[in-house]
Amino acid sequence: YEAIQYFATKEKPNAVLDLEDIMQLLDQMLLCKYRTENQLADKRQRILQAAVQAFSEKGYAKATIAEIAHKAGVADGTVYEYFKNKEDVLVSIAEEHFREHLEQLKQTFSGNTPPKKLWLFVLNHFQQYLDDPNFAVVFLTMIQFNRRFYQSRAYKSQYNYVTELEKLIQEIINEGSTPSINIKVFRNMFLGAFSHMALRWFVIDHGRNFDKAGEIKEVAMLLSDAVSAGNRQISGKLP
Amino acid sequence: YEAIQYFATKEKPNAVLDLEDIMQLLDQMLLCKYRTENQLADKRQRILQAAVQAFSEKGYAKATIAEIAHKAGVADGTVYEYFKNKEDVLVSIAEEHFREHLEQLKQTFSGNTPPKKLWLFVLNHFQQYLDDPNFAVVFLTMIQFNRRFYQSRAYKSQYNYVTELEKLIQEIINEGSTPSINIKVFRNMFLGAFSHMALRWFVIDHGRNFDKAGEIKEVAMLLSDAVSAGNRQISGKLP
Amino acid sequence: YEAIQYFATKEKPNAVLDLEDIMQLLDQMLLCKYRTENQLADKRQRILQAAVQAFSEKGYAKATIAEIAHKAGVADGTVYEYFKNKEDVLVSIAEEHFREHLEQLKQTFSGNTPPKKLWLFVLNHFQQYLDDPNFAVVFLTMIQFNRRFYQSRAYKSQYNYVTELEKLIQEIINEGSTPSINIKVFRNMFLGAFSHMALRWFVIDHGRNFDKAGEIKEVAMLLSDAVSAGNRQISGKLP
Amino acid sequence: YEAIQYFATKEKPNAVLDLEDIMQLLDQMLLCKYRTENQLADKRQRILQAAVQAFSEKGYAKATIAEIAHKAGVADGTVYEYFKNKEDVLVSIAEEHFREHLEQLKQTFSGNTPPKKLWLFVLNHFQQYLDDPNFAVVFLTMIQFNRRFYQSRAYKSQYNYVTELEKLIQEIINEGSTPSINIKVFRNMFLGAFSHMALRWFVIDHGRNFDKAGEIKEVAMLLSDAVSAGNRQISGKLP
DNA sequence: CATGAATGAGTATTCATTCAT
DNA sequence: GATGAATGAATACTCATTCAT
Repeated sequence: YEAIQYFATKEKPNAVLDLEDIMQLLDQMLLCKYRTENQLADKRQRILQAAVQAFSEKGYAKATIAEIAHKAGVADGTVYEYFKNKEDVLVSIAEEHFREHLEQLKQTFSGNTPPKKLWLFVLNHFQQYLDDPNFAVVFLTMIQFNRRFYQSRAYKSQYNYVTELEKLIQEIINEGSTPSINIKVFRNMFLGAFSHMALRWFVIDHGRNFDKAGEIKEVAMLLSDAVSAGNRQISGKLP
Repeated sequence: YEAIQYFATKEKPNAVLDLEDIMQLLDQMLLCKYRTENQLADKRQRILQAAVQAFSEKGYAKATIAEIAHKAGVADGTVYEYFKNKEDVLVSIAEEHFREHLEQLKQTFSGNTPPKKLWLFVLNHFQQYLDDPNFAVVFLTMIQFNRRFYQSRAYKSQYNYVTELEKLIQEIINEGSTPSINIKVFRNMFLGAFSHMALRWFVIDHGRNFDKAGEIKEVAMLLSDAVSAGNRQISGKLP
Repeated sequence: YEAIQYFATKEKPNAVLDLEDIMQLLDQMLLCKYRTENQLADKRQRILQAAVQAFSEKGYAKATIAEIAHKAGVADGTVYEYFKNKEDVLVSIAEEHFREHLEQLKQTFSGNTPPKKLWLFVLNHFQQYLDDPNFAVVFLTMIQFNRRFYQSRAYKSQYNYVTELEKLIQEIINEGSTPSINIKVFRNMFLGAFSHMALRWFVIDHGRNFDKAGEIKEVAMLLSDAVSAGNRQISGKLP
Repeated sequence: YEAIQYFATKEKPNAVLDLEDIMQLLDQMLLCKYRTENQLADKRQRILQAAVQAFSEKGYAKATIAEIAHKAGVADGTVYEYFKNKEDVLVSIAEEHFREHLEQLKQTFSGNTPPKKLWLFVLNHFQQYLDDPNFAVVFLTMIQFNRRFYQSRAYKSQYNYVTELEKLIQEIINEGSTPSINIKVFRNMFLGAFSHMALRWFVIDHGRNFDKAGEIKEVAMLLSDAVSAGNRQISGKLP
């Protein structure tokens, strides 16, 4: 499992959280990882899964409803029983994903300190894309730049997710000594940097083998350094 | 001019390049800024300009060749005299843009030290999007995520552009004391962070007024801190 | 009540039937007017009523079975328990209507002379459309021009209705002195004229207020004049 | 030619216009009758002709654009070069028809007295439907009851046509002694009666052979009697 | 080079109808 | 009888692309 390889190479970051901590976080993650794998779930789920695959393979415009329906094992018309139209299928992919993802995330949060929670967030963020590269491609290339996504109800679930990140940073700032860091700028850097990495992994150089774990580590370090640099120590922690 | 406002508020970054330096760089930039403004240039140019506008307004799929041709003041068929097909129009936008942009950039480079050149690069990078938000939208949302772009000859010109950035960082590393920084990771952070900011400016919250200059400054600082943190000074400079 | 207004302004036609006669006829009509108002009759009735409304509002093609079923408070599938298909619903509207209408008509006929019966027929003919403009629209624009209507069993009930009119005219001719009038031509003029008036009332200038009673009177006069002109007196009466 | 048969059986109506007059009118009509029969006229014409046929055969809903295009010998897309959409094709049929028809009518009017002009109008009115039963069916069953027709620009040309009839009646009234006749009521009777006759000819009993000429004569007589009855002589003429 | 009329392949969407419950 | 989820056939319309002029 790719994620395993990643965590295996993960060193103690900044000497703040020691290895046991990390392993413990890791355990928490893995516990929740095996989602409702009952593939033959309800038709709605099957359609969404089929759509992720189809969109990822051919792009939004070239993937057809007929193809999605076929992959999902339903009739064309059935797609319209569950979704208003093709675009609704697209944005619903994100809605479902982030709702589910945030739910799981919050379970792993219980009983952890803010810095640990931030680490969990970061790890999970990478994880979600590594787990499902098709979703990564669909979200990064078709959904996040689609203006209608931001007008749809689906946006709410992604908004909640991002807000959770901001809340974490705020918590850390409050209890620490990093008054000057701009939360939104940091958030943009974090999300933007990762998007760009994933862009290369899954789109540009798709197929080539990257040391994804290594890159993730580097970025994490860089970000960590950024927030803690110039005597602006986030209570000695990261990222 | 937005850019002016930005530079006006720009402080001396990291006390390495003093204000005079910056102003001088600025002058260089502005000198080359007025591109071939002979609007009614050749038909090819007019088509590309029309396409940028049309794609930005309606998206790639919904913008039609007929509309682009009309905006450009040519007949539908004429578009096919200059471009192979619609997708070729799209990627040619990037080709033309980065070729031109890099050309100008190199002119401003002459006689400057690597750190200054890096600064010029960064400033120009922001500048190119602020100058032409339509291009920003088209490149960031339609071109960079289009797999065919990376197979087209158009990719070469963007590749050259990005390579220039990497070369600069390398030069600085060579003459400095930052042996450990991963160039590609830094590059991804820089490009990714900016993409994400631009995404919010031009797509998600399009229309709202942002303190773009302020955000740029913050990001530059954060990146600068990142590379110079932990005693890893990039020759003590930026970004 | 529109009909009241109409009859109130109705003068003695051709000085043949005096006012008392008319009022008496009117009374007879009103007696039978309140049809089976047990609105929540059987499902079949509810479906037909819903269909009349839906067809009238949106036209046959755009009205959907789902909508009709919803209006009728039944499930989609239930419609098919009572009707073979959508077209069957349409023509059944006419079947039901004319069967019921003729039934009532015959009740009012009992004990009246042919000329009085003809008057009753004419009055009732107008009345049925004024009472239910939705039916008027559906029959005049969707059913009467539908070739399949004339192949369906539903046609029989309308045929019976029209035949009744022809029988009346024949009776009058037989007992009178109008040997030359062509029954079918007269019938066509009568039905056609009224259809055209109703077309304007309910379709073309729908919503505008017409002096419907006045127009009816004029047409009745014109027709009456027509048949009695040139010394061809239909026993001196109408219409 | 059906029309010939009709005129052959036509007697002197009401002894007002003598046979010579009628024959003369007839000659005028026939002169203009052979319309632009250059079948391969422009594509627009071909499409309209194909549409009339297709709509008449299968009805508006069941006739497909593909079928119309095929009949017209053009590609599907070409239909949309000339018409906005399917409904536009439908209403354009009426627009074109009445524009052309009125044009021809006016040519035959020159130098005739109002009563003669009214006769010409009536004859031509019947003629246009007898000449092109497909148009008759399409107009009577699909266009005249389509609310959108009355909102389309196509309505204007039919409006002009009907207005011409009203103007004629008014002229006759003005110079005659028929102050009490209601023009619009008469118009409705005339148009309605004919529509109903045509309904039977072309829709209900389609295929059966009618004595159309005889029916037309009867109707004309009846209408003529109607307006001239009760001492209300339209200067002794008709109808 | 330029044109723009003509093309026709390609697809999202609708909705009458069915049938397992 | 009653349901309503599932079906899938059917089609108007778009628009990138071509080519005769």
